[in-house]
Amino acid sequence: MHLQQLPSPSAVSDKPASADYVFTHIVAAGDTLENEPPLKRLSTGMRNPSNALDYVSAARDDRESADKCDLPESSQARVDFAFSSAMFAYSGQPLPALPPLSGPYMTPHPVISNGPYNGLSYAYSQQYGQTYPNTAVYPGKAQVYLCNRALWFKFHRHQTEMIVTKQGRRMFPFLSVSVAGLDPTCHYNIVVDVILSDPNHWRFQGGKWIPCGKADTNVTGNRVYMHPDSPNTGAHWMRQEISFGKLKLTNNKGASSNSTQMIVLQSLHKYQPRVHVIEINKSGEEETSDPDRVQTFTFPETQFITVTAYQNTDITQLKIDHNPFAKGFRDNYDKSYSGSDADRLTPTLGGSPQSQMLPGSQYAMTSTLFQEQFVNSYTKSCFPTLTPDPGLATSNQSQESSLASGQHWLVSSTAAPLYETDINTAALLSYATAGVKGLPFTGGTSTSLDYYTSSAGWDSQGSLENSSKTSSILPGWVLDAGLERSTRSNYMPEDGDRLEIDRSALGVSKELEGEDATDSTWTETQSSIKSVDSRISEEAQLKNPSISPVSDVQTAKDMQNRVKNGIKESDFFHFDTQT
DNA sequence: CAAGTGACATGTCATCGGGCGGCC
DNA sequence: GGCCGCCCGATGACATGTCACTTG
Repeated sequence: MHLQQLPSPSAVSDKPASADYVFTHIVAAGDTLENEPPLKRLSTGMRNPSNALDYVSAARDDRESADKCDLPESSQARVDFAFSSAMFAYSGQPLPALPPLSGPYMTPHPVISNGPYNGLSYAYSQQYGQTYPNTAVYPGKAQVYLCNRALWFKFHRHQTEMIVTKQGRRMFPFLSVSVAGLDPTCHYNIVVDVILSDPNHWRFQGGKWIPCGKADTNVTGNRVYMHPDSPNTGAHWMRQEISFGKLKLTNNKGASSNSTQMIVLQSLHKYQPRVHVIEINKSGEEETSDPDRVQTFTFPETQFITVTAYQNTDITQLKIDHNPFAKGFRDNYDKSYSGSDADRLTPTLGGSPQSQMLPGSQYAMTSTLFQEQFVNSYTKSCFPTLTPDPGLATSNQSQESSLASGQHWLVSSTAAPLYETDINTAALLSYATAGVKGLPFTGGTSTSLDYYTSSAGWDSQGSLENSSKTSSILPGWVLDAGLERSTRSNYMPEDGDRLEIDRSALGVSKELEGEDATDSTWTETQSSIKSVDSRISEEAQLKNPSISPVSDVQTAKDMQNRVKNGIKESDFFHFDTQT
């Protein structure tokens, strides 16, 4: 498995990847695009100020998560660092060659060669500092958004642990992503693999995870899990969340031969899952030899240590609290959750991966998950300000040394007067989280940003103060369907008054909030859904005759069902149907 | 002694079949 | 009356963390 060469911490330390840094450079990048002619509108969802509120809350929750971190400061730094980069979805890295993705999906454990994921995340953030030429949209460039990122963060700040058993154990949280930027008619495989994220063997001692010896990198076994819907069209993948809830982790090396559902890992090692989007050719085969057809996405917050029994009781409690299958272990379940299901912070009905994938029930999952993720965002009145440390290290050891020398990321709460500014920053960043899919790094230029920034869907007259900068650089993003819907329709605030306060703080009026700017789009599109899907199906069939178009027919049915259920297409990924 | 294994209690979820109502 | 679709409860498979025991 090849990993993209990333700048060393020292090489990039003069441009720390703090939220403010990213903010500044997004604006800078946007400025270069401001006067460019807009491309066709892809989605109108972001024009709705209430959406903006949701995204602000998302960002606030994320920052709060980092603020609440009770890890040692070195760990805190790691979380903050991941946070700052994770504000954006990650863009694919075309890989020159991917041994695990060809053939039998067997490989020795690779290790991220550039130290822990910090280097990765830093590199991602760094890319936002460049100026992007305004070029045409290339729908083949994928962008991936981690849907349940806030949940991952809750675990990540305690150092996520994943149980491995002989028979295989599901991951929790599991990977759930949204994809954008695919060619709706092309066929893709969506694949997850897991790689060692550092070269250490880990041990839990004194309430902390400490490196203990070298990792065993010679272990072989199935390292790759292909999504059961694969292969499928870009339209299919972009239409809904892609969940990997059935992915199982095992320490049984013999499991590779009899199960493609399981990934073989070693206990007490630190791993990093990755998502691969692989375009397949007309004969239905992956073209892993063509780097442009394989894109890899890494989410640092999904890193975990494998265990055979939980070590950190905080993790155990988080699992019990959030995994619906573990409800039986909630001692004070009746007391804690005596309210309605909607008041709960934990996923319930939608806990199964199926519920994420089935059109009818997918929102049960996204709603509960995103309730869970956003519910706390209204309970905090100020944000931490991320202060980057130029000397941030990328290994745990160096993090510790930097901590010892007083060099670490600082997290401080801002005073009330900064609130307004922070909201705008948070809003900007959260928009990026929700809509601006990451930028490809290869070649030093990007078309993805152009794709999103030039499509002019965001109403620059939006009610967010000081949003002119935002609107100039963040127009017409493809909205994450699950995010929007779950936050807008299913969010159940713990405290309605608090919500009101936050609305006013944002300058979002109730009238505007109730206004659904997507309706008009829906009206235009609604009647043509079937024909559009048919066209996609036909075109996909033409492009790839070896693959049955059944899924697309089913997709059309799904869409019709959604119409029946009153779900607007604009709640989903909206690709251009005018061409 | 730390790590791994398997049984266990509890809860979730998918599936199946019966009951019911609408339609031809 | 037959067919079909929908709803609902029963059931078994499966997922969960815990705990006692085994292993190295």
